[in-house]
Formats: sequence, C-alpha cells, structure tokens
Amino acid sequence: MSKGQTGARGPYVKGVQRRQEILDRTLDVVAHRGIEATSLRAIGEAIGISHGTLLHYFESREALLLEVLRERDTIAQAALSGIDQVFPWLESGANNNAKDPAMVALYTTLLATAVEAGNESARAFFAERFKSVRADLSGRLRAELAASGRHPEADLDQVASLIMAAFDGLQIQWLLDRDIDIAGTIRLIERVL
Amino acid sequence: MSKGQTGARGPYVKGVQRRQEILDRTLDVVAHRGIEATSLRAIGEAIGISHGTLLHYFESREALLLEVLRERDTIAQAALSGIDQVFPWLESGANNNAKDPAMVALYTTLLATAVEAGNESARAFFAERFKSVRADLSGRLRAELAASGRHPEADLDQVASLIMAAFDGLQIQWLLDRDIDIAGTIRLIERVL
DNA sequence: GTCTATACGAAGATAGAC
DNA sequence: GTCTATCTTCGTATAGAC
Repeated sequence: MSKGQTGARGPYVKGVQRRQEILDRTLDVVAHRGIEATSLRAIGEAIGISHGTLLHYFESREALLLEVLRERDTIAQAALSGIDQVFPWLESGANNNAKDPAMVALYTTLLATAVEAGNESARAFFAERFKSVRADLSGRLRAELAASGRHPEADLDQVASLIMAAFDGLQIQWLLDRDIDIAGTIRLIERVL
Repeated sequence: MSKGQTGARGPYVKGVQRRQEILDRTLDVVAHRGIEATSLRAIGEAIGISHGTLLHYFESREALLLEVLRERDTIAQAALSGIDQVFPWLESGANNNAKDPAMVALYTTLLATAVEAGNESARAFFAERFKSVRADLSGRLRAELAASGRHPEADLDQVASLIMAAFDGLQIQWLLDRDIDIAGTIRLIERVL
C-alpha cells in the first residue's frame, strides 16, 4: 500500500486535514458575514492561507460552497437515520435546520444558482437530490400506508414533490420571518393521505 | 402644474421612456443570457448606452432587477383579477408563469438574495409580498368556505403559507425538471380543506 | 503536495466633464 | 442626460518556491 490519500503518515495527511479545515471554516465565514461576502480571500484570511491555496483544494468558489452543502447534507441525513415515520422525520429535519440558519441560507442560495444556465454541477447536485429524496419519501409513504392497511388516495410521487416544495418554500419564508412554523405547516399535508 | 414626472412635454419625458426601455430590455437580456450574465454593461450594450447611464435611473444593479420583478409581478397579478376561485386562480398563475421561465428564474434568484443579510430592499419586497399574498389567499379561502356553508378545519393562514411555499418550491423543481406538474400538485392541497 | 505571489479581466460603483 | 475615466474587489490562472 502506498502513502495514498488516507494513509496515516505520508504527505497527504496534511492535505486531507487542510481540506476539512477549509470546509468547516467556510461555513463559519458564511454564518458570520453572509454568503455574498464569503469571498475566497475572506475564507483564506479566516484560515490564515492565501486565497490561491483554496483553489488547490477546490475547483472554484462555487464548487467549494457546494461541497460544504453536500457534506452537511450528508451529516444531516445520517442524524435522522433512526426515525422511521415520515412526518416525525420531516419535523426533526426542520427542527435541526432551525438551529443552523446559515446552512439553510446556503442551501437556498445555491439552489437559486442551480436554476441558472451554465451551472451544471449545482444543477446536477440538486436534480439528483430532488430525485432521490422524492423516491425515498414516496417509498416511506407507501410503506406506512400499507402498514396501516390503507391504500393511497393520491399519487405518492406527487405528494413527495409537494412535501419537498413546501419544505423548501417554508424554509425561505422562515428565513424572512422566524414566526413561520415549518413543521406545523408541513403536518397539514398529512391530511391529504 | 409643473413639468413634473408625468408631464406630456417637458424634459422628463425622455427619461420616463428611457427608464421603461431599460426595464423591458433588462428582462430580454435575462431571458437570453441568464441572470448572472446580465451585467450592467451587458444591459447597456443591448440598449446602446453606457453602463454608467443605467445607474442614473436605478440605484444599483439589484435595484434594477428588483424593479423588473416588481413591475412584472404587478402586471401578472392584474391579469388574474377576473378569477375569483382560489385554485383556478393559482392554476392560471402557474400556467402564465410557465410561459416565462426567465421571470421565474429572476423571482427565484432575487428571493435567494433577499434571505442574505444586507439586502434590505429585496428583503422588504419579499416580506411584504408574502404578507399581502398570505392575507389575500386566506381571505379568499375563508370566503369560499363560508359560501359553501362549510367551516374551516385548519388554520387558513397556515394553509395560505403552505400554498405559497408549495408554489415557490414547485416552480424551482419545475425549473430543474420541466416534467413537474405545478398546478396538479397544488391541487392536492385542496383536500386539506 | 502544499503554498505564495502576482497578474489579468470583469464586475459594480462613483466622480466629474460635457 | 449621458459619457468616460477611475477605484475597488472579485474569481481565476499561472509561475515558481519549498
């Protein structure tokens, strides 16, 4: 075995730690200064490295921000892995997100860039994310209905789309007005079933 | 009466026409090149004026884009003024938006900037828009339920929030995947009532 | 592999001439 | 009302030190 990317000694160790440090600190900068002000130079300053170094680890500023989102998204999903029921699962996700407005803002901002032409990596990320979450949600709904002996009254893929749209849309409303009750409003959808 | 802003003669006439021309052409540039590529210089080129002149009419690039959205939003609302029933009204709105993806993208992009700190004008616009649409929607729902002799089973403000969130979220999903059926999915919410 | 220094072009914004 | 010139900051690319 060579001194490859995950070796405990070897020169790559520093790089792996550095990469993680960049991901962590970038979110800090986003939280403290907002996304627009999170320039490569601002991130570099916060870490104590030149802004050029950041592009040694990530292809572009957009790619870095997207990687921050991807990592946090994976962690957030894992934290909910113990919850089986759909609506408690959604409610826990909403409550966790409420603790991290910077992440929600990052999600929203990158989602907006994804609908723009020419941002293929962001578009691919969100298109794939929507597709997999939709499949996961509709599958859970189907299983739950079957377990309770009922048969679906609506297209479950459409219900899944509705839940995702409501979740994203309510998070945006919540960012503008913290009085919005995301979990409570999502729960209204339960009646459709 | 002086030669004020709306006078038919007077030196302001050219300015008023110019301002309108800028608003119209900006949306064209957005439609053809995307929002990110819609720089002040690109807009100026499309009209045949310098980018500096644009800032004589609008405070900033953001203010210009927001004004384009505000104007189109007003026109779109007026076009639906003949429809009384809530869900047909929503469906017509969705169908109209489907004809103008550039507007939907502009809406989404500016909404994302509004959740960022320091964008007070965008934040104010969307906060106010959400507030008024929510009030309008819940009022319509209340009137409709009363007319059919039913009493609401859910908090109608919450239902209105859900409808708005679903509408915005589904438009985003639609921008990423044109197979999404916005109107059909919104109609699912009808069952909550 | 890791990192700095530097340069380039484009962007939003401002000031002042005409 | 409009333009040009200029300032600052940005993302990105490259060259090279260690």
